[in-house]
Amino acid sequence: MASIVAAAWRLSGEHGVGGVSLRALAREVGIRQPSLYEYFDSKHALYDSMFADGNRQLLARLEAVKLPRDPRAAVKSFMQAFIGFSVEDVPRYVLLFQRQIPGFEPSAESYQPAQVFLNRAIELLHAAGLESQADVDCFIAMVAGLVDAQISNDPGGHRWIRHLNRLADMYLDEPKRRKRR
Amino acid sequence: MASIVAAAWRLSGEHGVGGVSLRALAREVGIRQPSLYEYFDSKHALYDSMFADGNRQLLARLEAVKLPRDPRAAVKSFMQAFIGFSVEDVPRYVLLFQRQIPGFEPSAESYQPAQVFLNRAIELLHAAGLESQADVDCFIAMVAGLVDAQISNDPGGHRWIRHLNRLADMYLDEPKRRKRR
DNA sequence: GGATATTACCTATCGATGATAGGAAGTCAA
DNA sequence: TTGACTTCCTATCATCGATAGGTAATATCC
Repeated sequence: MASIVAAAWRLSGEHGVGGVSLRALAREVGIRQPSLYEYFDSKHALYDSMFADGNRQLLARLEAVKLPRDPRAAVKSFMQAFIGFSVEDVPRYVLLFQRQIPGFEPSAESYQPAQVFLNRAIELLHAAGLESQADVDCFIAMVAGLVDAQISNDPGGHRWIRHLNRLADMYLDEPKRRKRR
Repeated sequence: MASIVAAAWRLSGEHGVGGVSLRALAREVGIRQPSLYEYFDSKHALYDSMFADGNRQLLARLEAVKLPRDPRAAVKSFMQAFIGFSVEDVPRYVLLFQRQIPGFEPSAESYQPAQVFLNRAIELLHAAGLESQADVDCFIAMVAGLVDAQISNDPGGHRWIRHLNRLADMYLDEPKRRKRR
């Protein structure tokens, strides 16, 4: 199963996540298309395995990052790592974070690592002074907006994502400014 | 052709943009599937017409908005109108602003109204004091981030988009703060 | 050790999809 | 009246995900 998922990632790199056909995938691993159904009940089940696999990759990546003591610097490191992960493999990002596969909903089980990742992000944002749900929502939407714009308009470049640190400071400072008034 | 596009939007509302099948579309307009090819060279050509149509709808909507004199208030009105337009018809937003249809690239001709819209936004942002390309990029990515988060996580709600005015102020104030240092 | 499941693969085929071939009417201008 | 063009059709194609049903090899149980 792991080798099938790996082959599926390989094919995704060529034709996008949605462009993986079961026949091509079977050819890639040296079997016939119906034999894939021994391992996955459906194509969506394959996507679900890829989703879980991608999220595990993400967690592994983020756990390898040495976070600075300073909470604000920690947020920046964490988000930079996330952005790097997103940008380096577009099909993987598309499967994990865009709702692009028609009808695909990750199972609760596969979604769990994604939840762990999100909770870690929220935790760091709290430590850096973003306490309210609203502020956290905005910050995360900002990062997602940068990555989306980067991937769709300038893949391989850094026209949007290079502003993360500046914008992060702006968002993290905002509660203080709000208080001051 | 217009009635076919209208029927396609109707079907999009039920099964999403990607879920429109040519046979169902033909049935909707009272002809057989191959007859559609008299009007569109391919399914992507149909999407292209829908793309152009959606952008024309967007332009019409934004031109109907009375913009306040104050440049900052104008930016907010403009963006609020854009957000309202995006949120009220998800399939339309998906076709116009997400790269969700595999292999679909709007033609230069259909893209033109989209360009007009974007230029109008940039113009307003300039008038409100956002002069650099970088600042404009960030602002637009922020708005897109809000809409995306809203649509994918809380369709029909306002958990993200309600923060537009506050965030707009924050982004529009940032150049001043930067200067002050 | 032999009967019995289970696993891992196969060929053949299904229904739905977008797309094409080729033809039959109707309209319209020269 | 003829020839071009438009609009529609039926029939069919290749590809897609999915299912049916069969065949060996392997593992498990009495």
